Amino acid sequence: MTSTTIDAAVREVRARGLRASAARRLVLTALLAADQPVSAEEVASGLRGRTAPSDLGSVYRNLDTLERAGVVRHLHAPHGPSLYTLARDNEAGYLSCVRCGEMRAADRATLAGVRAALRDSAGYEGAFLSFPIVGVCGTCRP
Amino acid sequence: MTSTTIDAAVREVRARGLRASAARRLVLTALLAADQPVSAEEVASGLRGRTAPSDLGSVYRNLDTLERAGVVRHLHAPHGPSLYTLARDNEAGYLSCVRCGEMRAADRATLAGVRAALRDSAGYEGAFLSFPIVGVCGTCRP
DNA sequence: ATACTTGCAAATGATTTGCCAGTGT
DNA sequence: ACACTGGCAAATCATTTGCAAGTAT
Repeated sequence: MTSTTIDAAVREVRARGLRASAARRLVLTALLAADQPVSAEEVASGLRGRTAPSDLGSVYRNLDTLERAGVVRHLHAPHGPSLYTLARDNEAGYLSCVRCGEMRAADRATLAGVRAALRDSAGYEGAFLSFPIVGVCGTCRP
Repeated sequence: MTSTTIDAAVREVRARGLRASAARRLVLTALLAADQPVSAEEVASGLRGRTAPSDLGSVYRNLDTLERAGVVRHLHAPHGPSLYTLARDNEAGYLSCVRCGEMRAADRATLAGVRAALRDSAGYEGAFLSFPIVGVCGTCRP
């Protein structure tokens, strides 16, 4: 995973038995260009001119296909549409602030304590890559 | 908060300057009858015959009004529609299992460790009453 | 050649909103 | 009385799906 160029991503995709169609490359290009998780709508719109626009329905279909292939991940934002990113293996989960709307990735070390406490107190294994921990971030909290 | 009879709930509502209309009582009755958080659709349908059915649009409006008044709370389920409950002060958050779909309330003691770890590791104050912690529960995890 | 994909449009599910008639206090 | 509400239908937002035409391998 964690391709950093379109060529690498295309190789990834083909290695998974999928075709590297124009529309598919477009989605990958947009996800590579984005520095944060983005919505299907944003991908289809072309990230405000930074990438080429394309059909929204196809974008949804490709995001889904790429996710099944393990190349893409999607996360449920507290408000608004789902957000998509390339699957990167140094991320373990996301944190989202209800106040400012920020969505940021957290690595394994940062989340370890939370995971442990959750397991100990409730027997749950957090699914933070798909469902961010929602709360109020340090800067929003006075 | 935490009314346990329609009469008490009606008093609550009036104390907040709202009218105790028939449709409003209906919503409260349904929430009192439900032993778990329920969707607006379920409330409008009458909890499969246990309460009287009513207009879905009005249910949404009333749930919203009652939430602003502090009588009701709604939480974002990982999949499907939002779920509503009466605001009870012994609850501190919810846990939801992605596998079996169970949504259960957790009290302050259960969540204390998670809250602390989250604050320490990321500076976040969890908003678990509105956004449940999502993961895989003990029974679903082999 | 042929199975995989696309683009477009219509369908779906959840929720909101406009509007005018009805009702609680 | 009069502002607050209700019911109903149409609108909106996010996402899915059907289908005929196009294309990667």
